[in-house]
Amino acid sequence: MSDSRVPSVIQEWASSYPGQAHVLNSATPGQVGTTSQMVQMDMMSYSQSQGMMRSDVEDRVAEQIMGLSYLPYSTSCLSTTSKEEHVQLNMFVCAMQEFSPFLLPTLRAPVTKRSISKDSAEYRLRRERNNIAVRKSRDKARRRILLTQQRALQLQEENHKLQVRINQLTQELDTLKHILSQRHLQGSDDGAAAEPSI
Amino acid sequence: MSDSRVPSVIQEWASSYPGQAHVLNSATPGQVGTTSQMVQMDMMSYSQSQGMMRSDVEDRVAEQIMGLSYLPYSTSCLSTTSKEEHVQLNMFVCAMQEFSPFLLPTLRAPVTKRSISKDSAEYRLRRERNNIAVRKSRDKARRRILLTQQRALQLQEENHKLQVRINQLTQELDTLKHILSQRHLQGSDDGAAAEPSI
DNA sequence: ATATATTGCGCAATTT
DNA sequence: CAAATTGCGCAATATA
Repeated sequence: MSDSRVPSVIQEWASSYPGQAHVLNSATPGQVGTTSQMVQMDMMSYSQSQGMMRSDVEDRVAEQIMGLSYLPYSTSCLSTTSKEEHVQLNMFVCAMQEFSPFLLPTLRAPVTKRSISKDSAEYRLRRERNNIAVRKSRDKARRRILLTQQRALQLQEENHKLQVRINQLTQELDTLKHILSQRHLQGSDDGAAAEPSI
Repeated sequence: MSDSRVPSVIQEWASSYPGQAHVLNSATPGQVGTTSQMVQMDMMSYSQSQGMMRSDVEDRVAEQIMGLSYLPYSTSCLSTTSKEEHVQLNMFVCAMQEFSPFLLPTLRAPVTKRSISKDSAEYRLRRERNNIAVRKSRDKARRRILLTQQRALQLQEENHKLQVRINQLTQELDTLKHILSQRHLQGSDDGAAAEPSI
């Protein structure tokens, strides 16, 4: 249950280690026709073999690339979004981007405009930055939650103390009132109870 | 910031829709030697083309399958785990599992025992169940956090009221004490201040 | 040993 | 445009 990691302040920024080189071969050119075929093959094989379920995210991607939006957000009865399927579609999308000029020249522009190749260094840079931001944000959230819990406990404790104090004061007050009423009735022997010892 | 989804109770269980059939082609038999080659080919092509960075998770998977544990948990200087790489390794692992009897007969048992094919219906079933559990758990956490926040606010409010009450009582007490001291000195005019109107 | 619950993490969409 | 938030799925792990 408890977070057994290093202190958040350290951990939060310790995770800022640079993303590192990568040396991505940016879209090795050469086999165009063959690759586009491979892409289709891959898509079919995977989509068939794994059920081709899609998430809302993938819906939008597919929509962008093919103009298909056959399912509203979170209305799918088959929301079996696995990582594999996700990535498979991603791979397909990337390939489509690269070779869409040959396949769908008229639709290429809007497609290529929006999505960035998963192989690009730019993409990895963005991802790494976001990952860091996410870690940071979640650490912050964790700290916030912890603080709220501690504050609640602290308030509860203080509440109890205040309640005790109220009881003290009330009792003291009752005592004094009683004394006063007694004096009112009798009008004598003051000094004994003038200062309640409670 | 606010969760714009359906109420948690509904959402929590509305997501319990069954994972669905899939109709997986369970390891189409026939091409054994060729496929094992293809597996190796795939591994090399992907690992080479994308930098072959691995995550802690994939480390363990690879460790299981090949007995390699060349990197401690979260000590990698190249923590560029992309989804593609992950899945590619997964695919490789699955293939290895299927064909390891031919490649590594002695190591097969522990390997096949531990890891489950990503293509199996069993795997998808487990995943879907876990996804549901995760959603449920997170809804619960969200509710818990919200409740804690509300409780903190409530306690703070009550604290303030108690503080006010204490001030009232203290003042009242002071008044009574003052009256008593006055009486002690003078011993007259009781009824007027016997019941402070504060 | 199996099922569910919790947790850290990365991805993508969205927000700021 | 960059950073922050958020929902979500995966895998490891904890708990039951």
